[in-house]
Amino acid sequence: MSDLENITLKLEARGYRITPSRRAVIAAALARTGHFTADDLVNRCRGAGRATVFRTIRLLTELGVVCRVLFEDGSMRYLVSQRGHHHHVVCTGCGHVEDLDQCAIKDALRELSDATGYEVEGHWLELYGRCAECRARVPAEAGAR
Amino acid sequence: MSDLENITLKLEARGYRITPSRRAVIAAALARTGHFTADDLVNRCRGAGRATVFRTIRLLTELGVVCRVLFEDGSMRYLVSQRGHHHHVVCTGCGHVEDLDQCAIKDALRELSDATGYEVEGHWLELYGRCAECRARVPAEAGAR
DNA sequence: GCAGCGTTTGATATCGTGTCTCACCTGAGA
DNA sequence: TCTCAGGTGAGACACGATATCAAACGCTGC
Repeated sequence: MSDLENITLKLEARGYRITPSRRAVIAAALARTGHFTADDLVNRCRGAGRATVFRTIRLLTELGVVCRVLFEDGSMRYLVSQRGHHHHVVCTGCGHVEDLDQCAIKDALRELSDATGYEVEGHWLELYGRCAECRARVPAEAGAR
Repeated sequence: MSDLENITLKLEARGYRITPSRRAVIAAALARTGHFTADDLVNRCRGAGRATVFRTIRLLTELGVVCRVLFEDGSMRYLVSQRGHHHHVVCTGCGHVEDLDQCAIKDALRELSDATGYEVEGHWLELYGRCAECRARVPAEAGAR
């Protein structure tokens, strides 16, 4: 089953209609191999309006099909990633975004809960670094930063 | 030495001039006990212009006097906090922001570096939960969320 | 005191991202 | 068919932030 069908089924299961506009937005999102901005999709879905693209993105975010990635410069982008709670490593060299298999900081969070008296219910974690390829290309300025 | 003097000295040390506008913005930021938006400061510094407030905030961010806090709804706010790298717990009840004493996920990051092949250079972590006070007030809806 | 010159300022325009509004359209079920 | 809730597109609006630019400021050397 293709990703597109997979996602439309999810939408239908929640009682949303599968319209041509929505299909177009989903297809455009799936066609992006990496991250994208909402405006990227607006430009690629000439048929669908701005509002529809934003609505569909929000829908997909709720569905867990698309997740938001915060970049180091503060900009927000999207990424197709059909998995539950997870985090990303963003390569500061090439901009590539890698999913992390699992939430690696569960233990740390438990400790923090105990230490602060807060009941930690959620968190946001983004990692920034350089992927193996970028490091090979520009062999790390000794101790820079 | 007051915080204001402390900060102006830091600015001077970097070669920035201490102007009345900058003093006003810094004073307004220090007067906020919790987090604030740039617009808060614009309203409180009637003398200083919008652009100047934004410029000064960015300056203070570079100086490590002010840090940015990402809220769960995606909005960005600022917080006076004269410490190095650290993180925050944001109370989803009252909005209070607590600094965490140290970066609690150093070990986890090292593991992630090894696992992904990325050289992790930076990260962004925000925690969301409910502070002891809020939990006392509204005694946790059993297993909600 | 004053000219020269780089820095800083404030007003305003512009941008980027996202939401809201509203008249119109669509398609699933009766 | 018909009905009508849900969906759509165009465009206005909101909001946070940056860019531009002429004018003012304030060091510095004379």
